[in-house]
Amino acid sequence: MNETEGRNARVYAVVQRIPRGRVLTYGQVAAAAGLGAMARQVGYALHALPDHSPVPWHRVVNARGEISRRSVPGAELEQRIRLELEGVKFDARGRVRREWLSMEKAR
DNA sequence: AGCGTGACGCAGG
DNA sequence: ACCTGCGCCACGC
Repeated sequence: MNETEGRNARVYAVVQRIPRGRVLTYGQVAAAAGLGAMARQVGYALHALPDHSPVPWHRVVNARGEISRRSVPGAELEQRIRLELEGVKFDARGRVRREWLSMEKAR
């Protein structure tokens, strides 16, 4: 178990406890996982997830509330669909409403 | 070992 | 609210 694996494990642990229908930003996950301001590492950790992982990776978006561009085209669409199935609403410009950006139930 | 790249974020303008 | 530059740092070549 090297440093990177341990860090990734902490990221997954945080993402695992994001409630259904709610969303966190990469930065919020980084802070909650004890990574300080290393939001970028959260992206790497999620990128490293295998297919069919139980980790709800789709509940993580960027600081502007939008789904980040992927190297694999189409992956963004899957994330959008998963979120909408959980009741998360997007505005006309593809950004999730602020009230979903938190672990809290209400705003 | 060096260098470009990227599921990011923030401060400035 | 948008655009740009810069800091961050693991990975792959």
